[in-house]
Amino acid sequence: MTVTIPSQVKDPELLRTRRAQIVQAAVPLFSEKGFHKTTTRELARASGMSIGALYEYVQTKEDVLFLVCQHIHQEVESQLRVSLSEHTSVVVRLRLAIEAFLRVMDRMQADVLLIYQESKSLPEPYLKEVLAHETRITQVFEQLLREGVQDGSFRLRPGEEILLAHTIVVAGQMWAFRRWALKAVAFEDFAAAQVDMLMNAALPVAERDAP
Amino acid sequence: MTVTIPSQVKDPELLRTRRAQIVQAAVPLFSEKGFHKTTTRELARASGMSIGALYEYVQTKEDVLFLVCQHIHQEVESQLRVSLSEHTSVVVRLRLAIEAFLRVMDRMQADVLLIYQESKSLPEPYLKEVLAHETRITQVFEQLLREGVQDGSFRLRPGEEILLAHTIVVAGQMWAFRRWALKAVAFEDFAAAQVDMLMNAALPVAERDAP
Amino acid sequence: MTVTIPSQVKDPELLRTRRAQIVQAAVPLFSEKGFHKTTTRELARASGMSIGALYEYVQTKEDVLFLVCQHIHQEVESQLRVSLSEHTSVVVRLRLAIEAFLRVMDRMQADVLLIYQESKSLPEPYLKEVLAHETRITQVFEQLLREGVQDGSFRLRPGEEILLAHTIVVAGQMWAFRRWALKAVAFEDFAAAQVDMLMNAALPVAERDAP
Amino acid sequence: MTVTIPSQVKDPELLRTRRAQIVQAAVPLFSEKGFHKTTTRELARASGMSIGALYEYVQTKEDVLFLVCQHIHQEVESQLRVSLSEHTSVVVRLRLAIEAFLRVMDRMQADVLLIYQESKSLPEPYLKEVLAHETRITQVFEQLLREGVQDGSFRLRPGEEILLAHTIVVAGQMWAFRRWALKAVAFEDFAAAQVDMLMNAALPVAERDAP
DNA sequence: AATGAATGAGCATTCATTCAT
DNA sequence: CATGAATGAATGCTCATTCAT
Repeated sequence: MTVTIPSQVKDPELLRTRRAQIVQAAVPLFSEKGFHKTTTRELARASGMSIGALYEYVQTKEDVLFLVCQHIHQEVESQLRVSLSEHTSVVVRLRLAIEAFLRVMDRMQADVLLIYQESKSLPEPYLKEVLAHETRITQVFEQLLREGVQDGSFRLRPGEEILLAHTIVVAGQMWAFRRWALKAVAFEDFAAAQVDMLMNAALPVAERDAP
Repeated sequence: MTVTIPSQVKDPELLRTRRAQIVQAAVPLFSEKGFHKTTTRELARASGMSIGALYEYVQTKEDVLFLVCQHIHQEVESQLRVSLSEHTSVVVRLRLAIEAFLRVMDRMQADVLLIYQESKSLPEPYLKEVLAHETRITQVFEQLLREGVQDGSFRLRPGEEILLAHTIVVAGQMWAFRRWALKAVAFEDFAAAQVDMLMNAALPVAERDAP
Repeated sequence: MTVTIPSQVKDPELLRTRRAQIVQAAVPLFSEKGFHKTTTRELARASGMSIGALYEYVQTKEDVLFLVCQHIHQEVESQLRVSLSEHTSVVVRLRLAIEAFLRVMDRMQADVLLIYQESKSLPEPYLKEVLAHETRITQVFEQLLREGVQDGSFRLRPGEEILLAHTIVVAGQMWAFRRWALKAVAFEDFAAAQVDMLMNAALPVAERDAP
Repeated sequence: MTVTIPSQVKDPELLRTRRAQIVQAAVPLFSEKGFHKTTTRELARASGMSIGALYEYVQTKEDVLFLVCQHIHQEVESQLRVSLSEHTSVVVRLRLAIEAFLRVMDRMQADVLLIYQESKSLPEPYLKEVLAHETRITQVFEQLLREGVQDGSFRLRPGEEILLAHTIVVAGQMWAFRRWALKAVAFEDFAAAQVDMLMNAALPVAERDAP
């Protein structure tokens, strides 16, 4: 929100496209080799520019990591928001949101993993911003839960909306960072089980579904 | 299966104590600065030995990381196993196991986080071993679920035991890696909510509890 | 003898004013940060032109340093020459010249220091020219001494005119490069002492003044 | 006095000899190419060690410059002090001190020049220390002047001791940094002229000597 | 076994200069 | 003439690992 990476380059259009190039090139590199083992030279080469050019659009290697995290979060958030339905029932809306989120996690496995494993290399202000974005995504669910509690659709202990919202997000991300253990599980089965569990955690006993 | 780190040193007792020293010193360093930003010199100094000595007990810096992960996992596993009850009801035994595991996660927050953030720096064979250990821990829950399904205490879709076991573990670890977001939540509230949600995911409808 | 810096630009008037801009901007930068730590980008920005434009009026960064040295020397020389009196007595004329020179040194402290500290970064031909200019300034005093020796006003060992002329110049410059040590000394006291010492070095014993 | 450069190396004897090696190698390099144009790799090679080794004895390139300046000043100071006579007359002692100092300046021309041209590249605390050392050298003359004033051998305006001491030092250093202009002058002539001028600046009229 | 000095490949970053527009 | 994006060689410095003692 507040953090902006300075650049020598004046043309904002060019700045946007070049940084997009850099992010495009950096994601697979960071994903495969990790942030520390990726060199700026590799970054430059993969971005199709010279090191000098790279450093016109970015001030440090950490800036690239930040751009990458920001980009991934924006993608996740926008894909999640686009799928938010207009259905009148919060219950339905939450279920659809969770399902949509799980599908986003499925599609963006590698990227989610990247954020989990590399964000600790971010300088403080960047990290703060990245966590703020993560919070923003969580708040989508928190908001739905809060609505449902207010109209009586959901029954939660006071203040539990935040905790459950985070549980939802983590339950989705788990598909990415437990990939090695869940290779035998079909996404549809994973999704069905998580949706059930999470919805039941919000619904009053009477409304719960069983498999 | 079990990877063993070679050493120049013959005396196995000495080997054990010195490596314990190294692990002891490495955990806080890796936790605070991360694996890559910790130097071998810092490692040696914090271990109370010279670099030369350090390299008598270890062959690479990655070895230290592996020792650390191994140590943490052993600690988690032993603490978890020690708390497994002899109660006749699987339902009770699972609930107690989950509660015990959550408490371990609470106690070992920093260490859990360390494994999450640094294990990708492990060389392939080490990583495999670490994941195997993680699996072993998960299997504690998988086993309980399987028992419960067999005696009719739990009702799960076929093959869902693995998935739910991982969900339990992740739900616990989340207390460590979502610390930044859950600072306002009391551990007891967190534990109560997770236990309810996870038990309800295993129990047949009739047996479920509501808050 | 006179080194000329080539330029792409045809209009000599424009060339002059733009180079003046550059010198104007460069003096404080070189003074504060030194030649090596001043970047061409800073030079361009401070000159109010683009790097591209800068390089139309100059061929290398060293060119700028040369222009700066040249400008400072011209300033020193012209201020010195302007103050040369028409008095009939060489003794009076030398004393006035020394006093004038010391005042110039006082006014141009920072610039004198700049030449002392940075001129060794000049490429050979430029350095030669700068030293030639320094010589030209020294010759003002050498000439006066020679006149005085010829008409018997001064008494010097054969060939000592050059040495004493340099001593005069250095005694003045010292006000600039010993600034850090002479902060407590008032300029008037400094000037009085130096003039006395230097004049007495030229005058025959009988004519000497004591404080 | 206060500034000490840290080192990884523990053996103080080794530290001393290796740093001496570095200084030995650095002086001609800095003298010829200047501080900025000398690379750490050149420094290492000329010192007969690897870059890694160099950086065990020094923390930055600036440290080397500081060591060099320190070494030169120590040399100047010790050579000056060693030549201070025990003669009963301050007048004689000052004259001998000036002569000795001029001879030191003659022997150490290149080194004196080095300090003049490169010390501005020193980080603040180092620069301060170097100037303090320069002051210490100046105080040798200041002290003699003060003694002479007290016993009536010298006659100076109040407070002029400091100024004249600096003038003496600069008059000597000038032999180094005006080398290019004084090539035709014999050292003995230079020395004779400066000693006369400087002594006469301190002596009361009656005692003055004429060439 | 222990020490710690030595090695040097490797890295992030800078900056004078060029050149297409 | 002016602009400013692009280039890439060069630089200071780090750090895992080795090895003579």
